Amino acid sequence: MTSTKSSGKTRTAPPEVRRNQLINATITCIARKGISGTTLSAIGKEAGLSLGLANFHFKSKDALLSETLRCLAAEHRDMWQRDAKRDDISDIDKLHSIVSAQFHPRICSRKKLAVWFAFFGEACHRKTYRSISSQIDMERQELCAELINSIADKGGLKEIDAEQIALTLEGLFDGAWLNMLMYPAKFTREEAERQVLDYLGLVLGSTFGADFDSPVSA
Amino acid sequence: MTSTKSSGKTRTAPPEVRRNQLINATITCIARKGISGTTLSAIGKEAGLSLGLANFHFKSKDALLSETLRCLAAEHRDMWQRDAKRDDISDIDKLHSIVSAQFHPRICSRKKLAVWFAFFGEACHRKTYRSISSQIDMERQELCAELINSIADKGGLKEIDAEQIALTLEGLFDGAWLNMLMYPAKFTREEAERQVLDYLGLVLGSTFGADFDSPVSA
DNA sequence: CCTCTCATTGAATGGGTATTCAATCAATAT
DNA sequence: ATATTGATTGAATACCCATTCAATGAGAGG
Repeated sequence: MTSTKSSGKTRTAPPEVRRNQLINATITCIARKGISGTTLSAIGKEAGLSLGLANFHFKSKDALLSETLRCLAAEHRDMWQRDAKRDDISDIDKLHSIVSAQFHPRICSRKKLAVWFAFFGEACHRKTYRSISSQIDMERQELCAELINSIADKGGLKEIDAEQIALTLEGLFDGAWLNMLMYPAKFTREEAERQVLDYLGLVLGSTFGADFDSPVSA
Repeated sequence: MTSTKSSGKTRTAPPEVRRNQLINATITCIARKGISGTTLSAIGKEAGLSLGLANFHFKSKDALLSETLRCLAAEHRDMWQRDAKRDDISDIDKLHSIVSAQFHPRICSRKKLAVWFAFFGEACHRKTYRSISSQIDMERQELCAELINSIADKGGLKEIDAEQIALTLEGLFDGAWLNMLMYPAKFTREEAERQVLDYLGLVLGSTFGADFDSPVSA
């Protein structure tokens, strides 16, 4: 997962291994050179494999790119889905889980952020990319709305539009990501996470308190 | 400015006219096909000019792209700068002006959003793009912080970290943009603007009230 | 061992595009 | 009119890259 070069012993390996190698190499290349600057031979070199393998294991460069995005999306989704499905933790904790997944080091490393935005940049004229990312976005947004609704109910808050808050949350997530990518010195993961938690504390009131260390605009 | 084709009478035109034509055509092409899919010959055709002109008026394709981004940035910046410099309007109105510039139809049409994010996608490995967009981002963010500070002061709010709020605001801006681009059905300009104003109303309290029609999470 | 299957390689192919530039054209100055 | 200057054109050039594929290699099953 971490290393992308095969220091392996065997010359041949099961397709799944090669596919992962190639996808990881693709992530590295896109982060380094952008999508337009990512060539199959660069991917091959990065993966320590030959030029033609990408077209063998994937049908085309396009398919490899889509698969790469799908992988990133799945990795992210899995992270909050695990908690969302449990019934032994509170809704507040589930919401916390979504937020912290968004800013988990594995998810929003500089490298992966670069790749996400490379895809976003192409998403508007590529239905495939758009549908991959919209799938997990919608899912998360709906879950957030439900959680917020239920948290507000328990807290006795009536005047709340959970849907609207969930939409704002989506905006905060993406905006924080972009800022972290563009201005890493000004925007760190920790600050971004606290920013979002502060916002939730603000709209959900004391119900959604400063559980850990999120001083409201200190 | 609107039309990109020259239905003009003269065959030759002053460089500035041609440069604008080419830049507009570039915006159209990028919005349609992304940066990687934008070729000089497509730009020429869109502008109604010949293939070689782009390289004559700009030094290279790269320079044309940078100039295009610079234009977009300047157009956006001018919109709030005008109000920011006046001393006959309140700080609250200046903040309003920044927000409404962000969501002005001329600034965040689908077409231009597509172009912005095309550039963001490349920004991480292109110092030129990054520095163009960071320049106006920083400027706006600092102005916002000042305004928020001063608004809070006048409103007697002490517990406020204007810097932090300005950063969150940046996040909301960018996040709203991305969502408007990706999910235009779910995120409209008006809703995004209200979202941001609601947030400001929330952190700045009644000081920054529902001036127009921004019901706090109705 | 011997096949047979499948993974792997990288040279060759074909299509595409930024860039160059010599030729052409229009306006302005002389 | 003519010359001069600068804009405009598009064919030619040179490069880059996705994709193909014939040849090769390694392992599995007999």
